[in-house]
Amino acid sequence: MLSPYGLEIVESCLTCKLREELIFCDLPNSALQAFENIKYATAYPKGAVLFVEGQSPRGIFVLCKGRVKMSICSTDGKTLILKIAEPGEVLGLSATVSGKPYELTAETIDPCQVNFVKREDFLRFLKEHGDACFRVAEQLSEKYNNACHEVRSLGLSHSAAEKLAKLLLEWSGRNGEAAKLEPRLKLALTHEEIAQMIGTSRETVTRLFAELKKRQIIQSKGSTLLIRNKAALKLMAGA
Amino acid sequence: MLSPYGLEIVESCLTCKLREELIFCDLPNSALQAFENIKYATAYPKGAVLFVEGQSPRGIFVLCKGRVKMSICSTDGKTLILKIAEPGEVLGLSATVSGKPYELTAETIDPCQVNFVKREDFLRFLKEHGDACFRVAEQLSEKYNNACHEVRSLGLSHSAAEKLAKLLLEWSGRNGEAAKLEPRLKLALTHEEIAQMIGTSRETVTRLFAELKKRQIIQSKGSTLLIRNKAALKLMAGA
DNA sequence: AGCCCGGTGTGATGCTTATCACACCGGGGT
DNA sequence: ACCCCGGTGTGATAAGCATCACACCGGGCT
Repeated sequence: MLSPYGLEIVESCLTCKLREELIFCDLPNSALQAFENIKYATAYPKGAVLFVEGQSPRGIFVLCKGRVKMSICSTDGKTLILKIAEPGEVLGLSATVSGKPYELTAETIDPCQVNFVKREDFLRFLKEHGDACFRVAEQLSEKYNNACHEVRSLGLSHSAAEKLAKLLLEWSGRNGEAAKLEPRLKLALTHEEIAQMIGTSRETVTRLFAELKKRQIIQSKGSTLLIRNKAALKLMAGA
Repeated sequence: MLSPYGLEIVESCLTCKLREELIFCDLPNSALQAFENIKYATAYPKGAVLFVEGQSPRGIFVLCKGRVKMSICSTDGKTLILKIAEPGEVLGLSATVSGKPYELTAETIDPCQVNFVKREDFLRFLKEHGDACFRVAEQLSEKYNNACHEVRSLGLSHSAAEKLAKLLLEWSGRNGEAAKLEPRLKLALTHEEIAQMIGTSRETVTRLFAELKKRQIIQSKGSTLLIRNKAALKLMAGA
């Protein structure tokens, strides 16, 4: 079956191949079946907005496929990207639990498959399934942990260079590239978006990349980036 | 009964006068009794460290009396205060749930009364009491929300003045001073600590206060601060 | 082919703020 | 009464970065 946006829809969480890793997926079958009954399988094109910061919470969005940009935005239009959500994450969870407005804006950057659950349904589900509730607490802890890292990065860094180095190192720690001496990574974001991730300006990011290349610390062909001197990067990151 | 630090200990959560407002306090009596059985009532002097960022989680600390400074710290000694915890808050919750290291350092700034619960005991308690588990999820959402505000303040502000104005307005919104035209508040922190709350230097805070006084926006006698021009402050805060 | 447009490279300029350096002040302790 | 010391005021200096302003480049469209 093909969705409108060329995605192959995973019809049921019971047969989902990602079950092992994902958050709600390794619950007892009874709970999973209950979840199955209240979720709506949906799909979104690239650039779709799942929810906007400040809206009162409609429910949760379980990301099954694709990536979603999670950001906050100031009154004067400046944007800060907190993270790029990957499959398995539950978006809008904290707002849905607490009833307060969504604290972030969620916008797809790929075609995405998403399971949506209405707030009332979800809260009832939690009351009835204690183990799911614990899973939610774990997931919230994860998010909190993440936010703390962001705070650390924004609040305790001395320079934009330091923050960029941290970001590159974090990215290089994905997909088993972590161990490699010269890890390779895909640059899936524009300079503008990277700037929004580290709270600086687009020009600064461009200049920093230029300097890193000049100093032979990184090297790029197309959208692939090769880290040639991990030690130097770590030094810049202040650790 | 008097504790070593001159605090009157609330012996049982069952008879705690703060029951209504506080997090674990309005649970069904059965759950409360179970909590009663696993908690250790403790007291700390001013300046005590409950836990340090990076330690693996021993358990949760329910703050009953006094205030606790929650902070992160960089390798080079720079400190950022995320919040001053008030009675009713559960400290170390996210780390205890997830099993990851404490992400913050908790240090008392008053003599404090604290209920400590060991991690294993607490996790078992959560499994057995679904309603408590939901309460934990709510509390974690609260913390996440808080962290998001911190991120917004640090990441989207243009100047230290903006952040200080935001902080003063937030403080002025406590104890029913919110509605007043010229709210009054107690300055319980040093310039150094305020600087650490908004991620700037001590000197900058001193200078900003001097400027606010010169511009007749605030006025201070002793440790009391009077906001004389709330509108101007709001303007500075960028809203 | 030519155009358009989002993304990128780069200089000049000025503001904000960190940092160092030092004076001052007031309260507690000896 | 003295000293000590944490907290506060204030100047000078320089670094870091935002901002504005443009040039350039490459891919998709017509």
